[in-house]
Amino acid sequence: MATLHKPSRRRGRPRAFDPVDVDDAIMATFWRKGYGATTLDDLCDATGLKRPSLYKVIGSKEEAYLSAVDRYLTEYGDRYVAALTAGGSFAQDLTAFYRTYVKTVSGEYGPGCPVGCAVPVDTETLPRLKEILAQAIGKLDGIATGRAKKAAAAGELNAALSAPEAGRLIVGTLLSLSIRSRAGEGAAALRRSADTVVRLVTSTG
Amino acid sequence: MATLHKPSRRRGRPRAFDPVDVDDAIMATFWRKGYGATTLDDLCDATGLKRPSLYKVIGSKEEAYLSAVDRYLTEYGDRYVAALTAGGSFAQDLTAFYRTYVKTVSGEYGPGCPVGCAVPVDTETLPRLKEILAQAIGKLDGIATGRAKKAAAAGELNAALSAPEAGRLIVGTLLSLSIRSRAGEGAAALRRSADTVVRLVTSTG
DNA sequence: ACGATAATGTACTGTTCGGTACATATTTTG
DNA sequence: CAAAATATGTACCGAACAGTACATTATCGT
Repeated sequence: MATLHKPSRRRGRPRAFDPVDVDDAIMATFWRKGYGATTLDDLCDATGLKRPSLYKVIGSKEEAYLSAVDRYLTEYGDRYVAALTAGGSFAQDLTAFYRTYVKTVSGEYGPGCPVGCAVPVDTETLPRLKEILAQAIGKLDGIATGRAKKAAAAGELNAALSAPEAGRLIVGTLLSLSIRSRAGEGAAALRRSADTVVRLVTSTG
Repeated sequence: MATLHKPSRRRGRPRAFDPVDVDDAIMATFWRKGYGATTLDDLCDATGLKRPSLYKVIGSKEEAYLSAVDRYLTEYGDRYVAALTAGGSFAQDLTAFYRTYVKTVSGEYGPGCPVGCAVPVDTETLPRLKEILAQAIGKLDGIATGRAKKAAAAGELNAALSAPEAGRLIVGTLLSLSIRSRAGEGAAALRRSADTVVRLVTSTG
């Protein structure tokens, strides 16, 4: 049989950039400035690409933003979910959940997170974002509610709270941390807010 | 003595609009779309003014936005504060606080509120907003903490919470409602989240 | 009524926006 | 090496942007 050519190499001139790095840079730029305030020049500066090359990657500014949001949700959102469902005690999982989030929103891309700070205002410009936002929050509410239900079965949930109430409180607190981060609060202050809610939700006294 | 002329009438051609209505329309427009996505044409459409007349009112787009945020904070923020410090029981005041807020963010100008949804992302474009946001949240934290302290003295605060912890939880919940509103949640859902926190914070069982 | 004053509407400015045409450069295929 | 294929950089496009000049219109003071 004929030689098995690796189809890796494409025909023409090879790319001079790593698409993953480019996607990262795009996400980071939108992360801070949202859709409206980010210009194509911002994206060129952040990626080092010239406009024609950039456009081959992104298609359009709108597609780029939707991709960046999706990338955030799958890359970071899933980490939060993983921490929350890691299988430790309720208090441990919740603490890890918030710790992961605080580290992210206080990190290099922040302050704040796209879903908490940028997407809400961009829903008015890109209506599709409204459903994406609703779905992201709803999904997290559901997962947090599920985790609370499991905790209730284990006697780890504050008896004053139903599982859905706990779920919405847990997620609402997360969202508030994003705004507080944008207001300049440091990781320590955010952790304090989170710890209060963890203590309250897991209080079985 | 000479007749007391009312100095109300100014010299030249009188204005054909009510400045208060114009300020309202400007605030409403920024409220939904934030700074970046709002254009001067949007403001013209909303106010019915042509650009030269509009500019005599606003000075510049940036000044207009900062004024609109300030207007929101004094006009609406003060209402929330008034409800929180109305002098009823802790649970009553908290409930009124959230009811007022939910009515606002679910009302004609919304969904959401400027400080919760628009300002956070605009901080990257207008750095002065960062301090305004920090100050607004800090002030509310302080007032909520003060209210919680008073509640503690009256035996109305959950003993598991310090007053500052309660204050930050109360305000954080408020902020989360703004985002949830933008995600499409109705007033009833928002009230449920609020009621959960009220019950938790005032639980003295 | 007449001049001073102030607001209005039209129509424009230069700039920046998102997006692209086109010529050039670099690779693979034959 | 030549031809096809793909990426790159320059340089541009029409549209939309924030902001304004200027002539016009309406009111006040005298």
